[in-house]
Amino acid sequence: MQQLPDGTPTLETVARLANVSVASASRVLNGIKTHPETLRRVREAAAAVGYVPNAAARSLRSRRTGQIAFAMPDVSNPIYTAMVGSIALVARANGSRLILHSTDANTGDELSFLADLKQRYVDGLILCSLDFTDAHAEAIAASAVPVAVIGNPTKGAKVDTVRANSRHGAADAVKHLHACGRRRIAFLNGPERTAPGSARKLGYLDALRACGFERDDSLFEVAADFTVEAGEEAAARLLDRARPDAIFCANDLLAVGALAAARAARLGVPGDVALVGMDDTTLARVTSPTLTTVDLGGAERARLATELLLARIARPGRRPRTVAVEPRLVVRESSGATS
Amino acid sequence: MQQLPDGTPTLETVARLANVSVASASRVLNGIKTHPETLRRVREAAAAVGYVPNAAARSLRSRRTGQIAFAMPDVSNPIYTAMVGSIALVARANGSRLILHSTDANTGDELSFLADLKQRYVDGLILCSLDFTDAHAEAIAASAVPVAVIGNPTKGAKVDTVRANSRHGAADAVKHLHACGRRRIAFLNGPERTAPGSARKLGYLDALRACGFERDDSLFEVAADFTVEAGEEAAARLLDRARPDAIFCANDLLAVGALAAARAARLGVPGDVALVGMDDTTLARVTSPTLTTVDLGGAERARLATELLLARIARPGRRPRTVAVEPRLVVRESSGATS
DNA sequence: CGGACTGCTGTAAACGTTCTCAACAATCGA
DNA sequence: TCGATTGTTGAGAACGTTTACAGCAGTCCG
Repeated sequence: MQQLPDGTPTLETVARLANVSVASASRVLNGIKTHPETLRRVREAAAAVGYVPNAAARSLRSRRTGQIAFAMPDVSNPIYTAMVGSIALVARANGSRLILHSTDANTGDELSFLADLKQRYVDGLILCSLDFTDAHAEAIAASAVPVAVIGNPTKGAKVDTVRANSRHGAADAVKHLHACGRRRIAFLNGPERTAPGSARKLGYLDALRACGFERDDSLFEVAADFTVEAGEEAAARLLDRARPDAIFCANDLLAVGALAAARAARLGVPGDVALVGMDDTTLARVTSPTLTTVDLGGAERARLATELLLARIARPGRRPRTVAVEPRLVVRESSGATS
Repeated sequence: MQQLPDGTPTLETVARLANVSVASASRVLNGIKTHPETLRRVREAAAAVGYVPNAAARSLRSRRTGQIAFAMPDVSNPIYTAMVGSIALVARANGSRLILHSTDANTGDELSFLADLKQRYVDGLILCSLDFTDAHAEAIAASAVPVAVIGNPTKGAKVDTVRANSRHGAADAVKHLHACGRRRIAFLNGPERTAPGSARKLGYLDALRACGFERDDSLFEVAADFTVEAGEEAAARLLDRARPDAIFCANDLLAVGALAAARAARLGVPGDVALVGMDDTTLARVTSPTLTTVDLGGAERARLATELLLARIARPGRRPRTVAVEPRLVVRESSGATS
């Protein structure tokens, strides 16, 4: 009836002031054609009281929230913050808000987050998972809102997907090291049961074959995690054990860790040991030596995923699409390229 | 009435199945005491249909969204992602979702974001602004929801605030360089009209005085932005012009830029020129040499701000509080400390 | 001049919750 | 046996929108 105790103006406040019905007020504010006179009156009234529509009421009625969510494994990995930036850009152009969720790469958390979508506080989700299981596929199929995946869904999952070709990327990195004259090329991987872990391992093996190397398991090391600390530890073991002349690291954080380990072992980079990372994060430009790395197109993938998601939200019937982004080797100092 | 075409179960679906009223169903699901038998029936019905309450309806009615927002200048600066991580943690423990907004340090954007809060899609906002104006103070006073500020509000603004003492921090950094034997200590600042810019400059001047130095304007350089690129450019100018034996940089990104500039100028760090940054971001641990820096307690400040915000949301009448976090010098390699 | 349009408008019914209130049954004390 | 008390329930009114529908002027055509 009257002004709310709260003081926040509602559509009714505006309508009352403009001497029209709430319906008319609503129409004006949604740009539906009305008599110029009503239009003017409503506009003025709205401006006078500083009316802003209530998001909850609007979404309750229209079944749209204007929000999308991004669920990622780890806020502190710069590759994901790059993705966040990219998503935020597209979302904003679309007039959507962005909700962030960090899953700590925990499958259980990812699944319960998917279940939570039933609350419909969001119009769609971009899910970046390191380890996509059948349970994910089911949860997504049963999900209340559209989901776009960045990563590698299980075969046959009907989801909009953006994938990187990290197997190729890994192979390129190793071939590059070979071309730089390295002959004992080690591989510092992250957890192998993750999708990136297994794909990158395959790429490494592909390249070994292509270069005519024997497989040597002593050149193989696995870090507990895709982090700098784990990378440093694992690299230390590796350097101590196998004396490689190059290390291909499964991501930039591991590479930064390896750099520290090499320094601790008084090995020159790239002199004694060359290093290649993966992801082309902002870190790669600030280390010394700067880091040769493989750009898997993180920002680009995030952008594409967002666009796929928005397209599906607009047209839910749409056939799921999969797009791939090709890797690109970025040569900097750490690989000791002669050029 | 019947199952929605949508298929999503509502409270009515549950009530119908359990043979009770929606009111009873609601009570059960909100943990209000009911007859054990109804409780059981409702629980079972809810589980059977996989009921999840609708967020929009719930917030419309209860005037709570369970969401808080964080507005920050720049997603790609690791100090802010550290804050995001910290906020996400507290928010999650509180059962709140986190909305992210990047303002590009643009005052207009910050203000329009504040105005948007009238939509009430969020229970509160944590605002991190580099340049807090009177307009901000007004907008916050008129805001629809509580706001907590990380930074330096204008005097007299009645807002929950968490501030860093970056003036002290800056002075500590410079004194440290002096203690390391440096005598031509330059200052690489970011834009001076920002709060951090001006505070850090004051701190630098404080320290000069304390160490008994003359003020020398040639040791003074301002980068266009708090970024690596701007830092590198400005540092190059500085090194070329003034030959300092140390540079105190107003944040870690600038310091990383300075490191690159020094390298380009074939100056050893810390041998020829010592470097100190500010913020103690993750970057500081990965550069080579590792970066001496001043920890302004970013994560801690973010945590405190979130707690202040949540407390105010719970009790809006509460008197605004200001808490400060003291800086802490973190000595690493780049300052050439002899110890 | 009557009927069929056209152009706007207001009434009222959703959307899915929460919560006040009154109704009702059962228990108790006198 | 009756009134008061307690415990539990359902009807229904919010919350602030959007939108289907009907109504009511005018205009146009035959």
